[in-house]
Amino acid sequence: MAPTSETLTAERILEATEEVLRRHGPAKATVVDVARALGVSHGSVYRHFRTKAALREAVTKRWLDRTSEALAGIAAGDGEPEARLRDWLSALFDAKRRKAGGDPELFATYSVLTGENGTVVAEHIADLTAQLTKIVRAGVDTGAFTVADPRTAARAVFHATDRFHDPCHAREWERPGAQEEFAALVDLVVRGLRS
Amino acid sequence: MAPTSETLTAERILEATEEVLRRHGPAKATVVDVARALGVSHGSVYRHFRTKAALREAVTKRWLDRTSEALAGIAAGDGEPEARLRDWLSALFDAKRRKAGGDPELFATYSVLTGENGTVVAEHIADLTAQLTKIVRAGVDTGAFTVADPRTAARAVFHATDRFHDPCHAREWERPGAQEEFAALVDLVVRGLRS
DNA sequence: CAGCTGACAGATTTCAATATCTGTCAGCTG
DNA sequence: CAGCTGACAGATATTGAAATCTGTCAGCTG
Repeated sequence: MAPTSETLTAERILEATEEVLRRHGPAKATVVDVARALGVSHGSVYRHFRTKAALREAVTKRWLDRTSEALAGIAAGDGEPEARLRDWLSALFDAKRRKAGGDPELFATYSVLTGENGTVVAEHIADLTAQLTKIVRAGVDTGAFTVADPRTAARAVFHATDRFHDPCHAREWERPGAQEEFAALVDLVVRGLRS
Repeated sequence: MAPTSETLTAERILEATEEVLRRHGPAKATVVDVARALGVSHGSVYRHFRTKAALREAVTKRWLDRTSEALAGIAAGDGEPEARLRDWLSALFDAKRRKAGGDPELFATYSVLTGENGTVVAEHIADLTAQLTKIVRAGVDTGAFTVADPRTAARAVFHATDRFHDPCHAREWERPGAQEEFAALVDLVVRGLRS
């Protein structure tokens, strides 16, 4: 029954929870299931996470943080700001589309989780727009971009591309022409930032 | 029982259906309810609409057409294209926000209906982007805008502003700062179109 | 005889009884 | 004694039987 008899740690519980969510979906994944997967009683899980909601929130955060980290590398790069911006937006869209298309059920599961955890999502979005702000500011510094306020402009760029990263539009990402529509949108946005 | 004893017409059925949807919501509105509201048997309703889905679709179309018509006036105007574009986008956002904020339940009802009727919604969107294309083309003609292809650019503008007209973002329209975020986005988009 | 009715079959929804889950905690165990 | 267990109360979800709804159509009605 005990898959591994190592110490019960928050990390192991999170891994087990992801697995249970993957198998059962967001509606049927229970704390009892997670405990069973770990070969412990559900009381033990509550020692590490006060509530089921807190556990789900932690899983959501982990998942979002993985995306943030992948993109942070691009934002921190040292190429031309305009190219960096295009790369960053493409990477975000590609990552989302790959997740949504590759395992639709898992993506739906995480869409439910993000819907439940507005605070964590807000932090994630704040993180992403901070990355964008860094790129926009770099563009202003090199003279490639001209904007009144980099922070505001970065948020506008993020909002302009909502359709290509917000889960509520996932259905449209696989449609023929989506890539072209994305390219046209990025062109429009980049032109809007240029000096 | 009979509210009016005029002939039973598709139009009267649609009005009654809107009323039933307003009262009962999308989940509980039945064809029997609509018939009862009209003082006829539900068989009579099926004489005018083949299925419940067709009835709901017709209601959805009516609702969307009202928005289209209001905007068509702006798109067909004769002011500066840039100002017309700003007016049009503001009118769309204002209309949506007013509907969502003014009667959230009714808006939720129509969100369900639009979710059910992808084809009608696609036509509505095609209509709106055609209006936008007209404005963009006018801008190209006056030399205010420079774009490779007005149709593509118009779609990009529509997609860029998705966050401020797509029902799945309705929750965010009433948040403080939404108006400023909208203004920043429109500025970005307009700059992207300019010559 | 055009248009409406109401009974009907099959599909869907409701509702209440039953089962399961969440979160707590006193006590066990190593 | 730190960490885990398992029984428990209240909350939530499942289930299946009963009620309602959808869509059809033979026949009524004006």
